[in-house]
Amino acid sequence: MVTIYDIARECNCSSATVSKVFNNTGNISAKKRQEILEAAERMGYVPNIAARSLVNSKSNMVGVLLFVDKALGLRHELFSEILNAFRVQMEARQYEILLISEEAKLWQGSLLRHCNALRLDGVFCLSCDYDAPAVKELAASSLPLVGFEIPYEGVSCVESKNYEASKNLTRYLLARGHRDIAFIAGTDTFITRERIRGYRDALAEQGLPPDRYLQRCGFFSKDEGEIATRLLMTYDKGCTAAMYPDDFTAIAGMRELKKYGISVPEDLSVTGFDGITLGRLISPQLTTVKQNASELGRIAADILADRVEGTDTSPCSVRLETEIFEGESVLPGPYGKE
Amino acid sequence: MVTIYDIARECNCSSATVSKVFNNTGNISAKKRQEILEAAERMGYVPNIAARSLVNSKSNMVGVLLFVDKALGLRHELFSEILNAFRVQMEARQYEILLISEEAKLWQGSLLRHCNALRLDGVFCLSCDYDAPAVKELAASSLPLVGFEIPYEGVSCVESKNYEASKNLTRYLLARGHRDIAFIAGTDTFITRERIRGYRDALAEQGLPPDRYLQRCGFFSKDEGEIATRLLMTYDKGCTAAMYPDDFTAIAGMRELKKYGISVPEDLSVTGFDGITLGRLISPQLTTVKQNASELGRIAADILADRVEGTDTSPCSVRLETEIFEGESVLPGPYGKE
DNA sequence: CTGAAAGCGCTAACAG
DNA sequence: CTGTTAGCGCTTTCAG
Repeated sequence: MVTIYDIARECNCSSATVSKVFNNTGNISAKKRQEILEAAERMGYVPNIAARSLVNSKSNMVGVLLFVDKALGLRHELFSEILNAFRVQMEARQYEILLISEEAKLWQGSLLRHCNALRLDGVFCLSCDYDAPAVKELAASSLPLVGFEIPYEGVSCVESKNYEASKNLTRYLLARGHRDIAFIAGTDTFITRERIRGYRDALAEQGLPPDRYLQRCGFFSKDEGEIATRLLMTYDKGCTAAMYPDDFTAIAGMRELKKYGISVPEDLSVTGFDGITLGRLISPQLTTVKQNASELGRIAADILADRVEGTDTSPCSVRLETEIFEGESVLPGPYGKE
Repeated sequence: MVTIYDIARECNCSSATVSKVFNNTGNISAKKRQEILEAAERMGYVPNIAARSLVNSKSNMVGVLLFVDKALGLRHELFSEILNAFRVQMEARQYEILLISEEAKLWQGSLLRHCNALRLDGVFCLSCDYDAPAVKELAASSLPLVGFEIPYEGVSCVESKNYEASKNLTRYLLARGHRDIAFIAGTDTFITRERIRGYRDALAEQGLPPDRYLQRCGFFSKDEGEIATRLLMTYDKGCTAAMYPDDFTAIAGMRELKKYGISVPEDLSVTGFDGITLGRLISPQLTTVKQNASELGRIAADILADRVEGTDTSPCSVRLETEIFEGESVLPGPYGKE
């Protein structure tokens, strides 16, 4: 591998001069500059990033935390889209992206130490268990960090307006003549609680009792979607609409409903959450709340980069608007338009 | 950040001794060793990976190449599963994973230079355009490399047995009484050609003419799946089964078919390829070829790590068995069982 | 068993 | 405008 010393020798100058050329720092005569650039090109010079980060104590790398055992990981399109947008923006900002996970115990099993050993400039917590001590330790450190739906105080966060989204979706169903709306909530997290609040508030607006049918269901799981559906079929016969916690469980739910002879949307209206491509491929198309995944990723990148570069240092929380994607899985309910 | 010098001072020894302890190299007395370890823990020492890779000229990082503009990227579950398995195994082998893409032009716009600047130990080409000069350059270099479905001579490759898979799937349909089988092929790549070959050979086995209905269709795209379906509806009325190039297009196709009043599988049997979770969530469940994504990823990781470590240096090609997932989208055809 | 010293490739004062 | 020098943190002979 050719180094700046090789180039210096070739150009009869010092390594400092060469370094300055590549860093656009100091004053170098146009001629020398040209000569060095040409020599570098000719000799196939490539800088050694490790050496650079050693002296700068800055790696120009950020980590993306993706826990493996949460079976989803990247499998769910919401996360892969966010990641993609994040990395596009990070690349534009000249950062490399390193995948890190719970398993990444490079040093003494601690995630934070792992990040420190790599001298990561920052971390994006995309999909992880916010109750895990390892993540809490990371967030409590001085490492710049931004999280998707991260519920810690004083930590930068990007997320959708879950309360509003849930409220709007409930209103949407109410406005279409549904009153007996089953709410199948996700696992008990901050955002789930927000969504339940939105659901309740929308019902309250119409003077309806708070929880017509409320039930838990794990996120992103075929099995969970099926079980929740079976419970719904067993314990409640009167609902005309069911809101699922995400598109995955909603789609699985629709299939399960068919087994009970219930057809969607004729016998039961169904809604999802997230707005993955798949919901639009199937028939009936899934009516759902579309999260702005690409903006979530892009903004997370900007927040993180700003923080790393010291441009903006105060923790911020960005909550993005969602929109309802009107598919074909909702039909007017029995109470007509109000 | 505390360094080995800090520890050395604390323990009244030299940095060399400390280094040896952490590298399990040289002979250090158990007592000294213990003392150093304790001091390190107490002082919160973390090694500086950059310094280490500077001296070792080895980064212990591998890149995963994922082109962005191929809209799919990670969106398709096949890729995210492979990536996940790859990274689990790589982590077990003590490598970090860096995401790289076409856009990653850290140095002079060349992917190879980018990798060299980062001193990557190897690269896994997971989803990229094998006709792109940047990728060819990478493969032609001395950088250890393994590719998923990579069609270059002398480059390590992991892939499914596409020829056999396609042949078996065609046989499966033939055995169930179908003869007029439409083959909707993917974009013109090596594996598409393999699959066409498999399709033809299976037909030939039964003395049937080679291409009953053969047509192109882009991979992984809702639009492409719909267009292909419309063409099928327009130009061919006699097929009783249609094989799509992947699950995405197959699912989109089923939806489009419904618009034509064709119901699956009663009026037309449909098959996909890949075996993503979504195919099992919908109704009818998609009959498809399941690729062993997790093995593909794991093996790619082992091949790459072996090559990096010099354990195994000859290029190899691993072709994995697939299996047919029997969903509900295929019904017996008009020619009865043979 | 331990330490001194050189060097990995680069940057950043500071002189000239 | 250019060069000298020191040092980033670590590994690795080679002596002792």
